[in-house]
Amino acid sequence: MTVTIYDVAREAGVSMATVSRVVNNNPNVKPQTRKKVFEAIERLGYRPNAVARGLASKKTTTVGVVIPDISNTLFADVARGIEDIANMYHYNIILCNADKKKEKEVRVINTLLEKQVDGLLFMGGTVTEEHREAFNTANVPIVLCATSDDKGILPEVDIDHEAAAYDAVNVLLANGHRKIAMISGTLQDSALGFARYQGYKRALEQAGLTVEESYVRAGNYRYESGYEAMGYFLSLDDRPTAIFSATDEMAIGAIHRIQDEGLHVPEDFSVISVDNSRIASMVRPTLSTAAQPMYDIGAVSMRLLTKLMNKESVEQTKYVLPHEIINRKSVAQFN
Amino acid sequence: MTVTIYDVAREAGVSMATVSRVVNNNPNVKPQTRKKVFEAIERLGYRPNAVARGLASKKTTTVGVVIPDISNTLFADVARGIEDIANMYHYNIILCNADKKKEKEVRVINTLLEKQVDGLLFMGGTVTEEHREAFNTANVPIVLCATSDDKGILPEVDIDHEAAAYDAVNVLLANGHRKIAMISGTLQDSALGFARYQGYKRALEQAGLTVEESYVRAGNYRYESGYEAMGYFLSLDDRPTAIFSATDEMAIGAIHRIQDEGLHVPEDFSVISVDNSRIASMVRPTLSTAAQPMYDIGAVSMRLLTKLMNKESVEQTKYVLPHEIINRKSVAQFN
DNA sequence: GGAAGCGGCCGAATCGTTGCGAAATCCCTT
DNA sequence: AAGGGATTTCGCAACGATTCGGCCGCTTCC
Repeated sequence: MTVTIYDVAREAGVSMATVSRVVNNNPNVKPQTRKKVFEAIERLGYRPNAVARGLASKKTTTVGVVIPDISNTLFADVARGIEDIANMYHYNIILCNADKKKEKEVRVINTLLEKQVDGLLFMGGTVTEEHREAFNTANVPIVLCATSDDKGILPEVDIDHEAAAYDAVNVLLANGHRKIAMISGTLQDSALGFARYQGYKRALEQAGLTVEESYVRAGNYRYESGYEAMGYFLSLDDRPTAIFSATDEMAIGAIHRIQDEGLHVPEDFSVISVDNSRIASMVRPTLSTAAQPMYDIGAVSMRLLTKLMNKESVEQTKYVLPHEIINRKSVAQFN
Repeated sequence: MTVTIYDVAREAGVSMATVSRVVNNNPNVKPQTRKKVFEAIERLGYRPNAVARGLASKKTTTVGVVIPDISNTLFADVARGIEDIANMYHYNIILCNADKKKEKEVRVINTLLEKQVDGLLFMGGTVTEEHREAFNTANVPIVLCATSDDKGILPEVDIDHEAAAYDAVNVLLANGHRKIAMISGTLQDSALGFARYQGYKRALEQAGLTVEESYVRAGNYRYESGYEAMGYFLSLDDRPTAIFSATDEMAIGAIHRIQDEGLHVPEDFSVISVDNSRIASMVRPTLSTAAQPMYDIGAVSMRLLTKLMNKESVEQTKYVLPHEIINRKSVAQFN
């Protein structure tokens, strides 16, 4: 039924080894033989079996990527960066969605390893002990992507969430705001949650302000939770004048809540967030944010992984990519 | 270095065959032996090699999915549906982004086939002759997902784009609009482009209207092109009163253009589109659309594929999933 | 008491490549 | 014409599992 390398060898009148060499572009084969083999391949419609090749060569030219949520555009952007570079180096990607569940993350890491991926890119909120356990049994390189590990053993590429938050809040401060509320993520989430809160806190404290309990509201990163959190701030007797949101989506939710109450952004409230997803510029007023280079995070981490897989020496295994403040229309001078 | 089934066999004092049986949950093994084997596995930290297994069993429990653009939330939603069902049936997914390039689509189909996937889910604008050629050499089931093939040989699941457009335009008509412009996709694109245009045309004609050349403007599905197209309509002497957009993003672009000119939606212009992506409800006014059940498209097509892979008899190989008109705030009565 | 049936296990072939040592061939040089 | 170093090519043993025919030992039945 299926045509194998053996069939091609017979058809072309050479040995399997020779066919293998032409298929793999090994230079040690006479042009004339090469031609004969190619013709036989064409005639028979031979398609090399990557599974058998993987078994024999102990390489699959496949890397596993675990992604927390594929329908989140930020992660999707990272995935694009990964894809592009993987492609460039002729790797395929097995993309596994982990639904932000630790248990599922560990499971997919293991099945990926069973499938003998040549490397692993892990993207997920936090690295726990169970993750490390799974990682330890791997004998292929692993890089953390938009994820950091306190233990700091694994290679990683990320942005400095704390600094991004700090810079964003400083924009508000620079515009004269003093009553700055934050819509945070859950504080257990080390990157999006805790680190961004820390940046907020540092900026405030450096300005001689203290963080008010009632000015911090945790959301779940989604639009609705931003909408809801803003409702809470609006209900306060002493309303803030500016909002710092841990994500774009929540910021947009907040803006709409403000508008739905008949108030205006940025006239009545300034809003800034961190992320800079596509929607940030697809909303009115356009949203000022601390932009994360998601695509680059994916690209850089994949590039790092290719080096590791190729056993090249790498000068550096931690990358923190620069964020950038994008000033659009959601922030105004406070008066 | 790596521990194989052979090591486990020796450690447990049984044959490889027996180890294989316990790993694969074959009932023909005494509980006591099973226990011995499990202990040996545990002790050695054995992890089955899926590549070797794939070679021996000619099954990889992996399905390939080709996706036109992973950072498009619509496709990402489809992917989630696929993922969930695949998971349920213990398949893994190799997700390949094809950048909407035909050439790349064909290439990834072939590498997926080389990797011996057990089935293929193809999502892409159009099926060309080259696609068919690649599909023909496959000896695994293939299903088209949110993609249709005029030839109609392959199993497919999709929505009725023409009818969705027709229904959306009828909402406008029902509200008294007579001057209805369309922001279309490229007409070469059979699904998003051509079919939706046809629906627009049919609705108009049925209402005794004719489609005006100057009322149809092609975009590239993105926000900016909607913004630009609306600029054109605004420049017309005889402006339309309602806009039908082939995608949400372009519709939002149009709305913002209207707003940026100091006009209002839905007071001055009604806008409706088809898709219902997440942003449709994250924008003001919220966008009325003909909703496509993207998640379901993914889920249904994956389910169909599992049946096909399992050689179950399927009663039906074409599914057109129902769309639904979601009335939000972007459409108003014309007066 | 022997044949038949059966659960449980073993041995060995097999899947389709790669990779390596050795053999064959080629091209110069002397 | 023979020797010698490159090039090419061959043959075959891996790679790590599955799978299937068959064997072993035990029960069951007549």
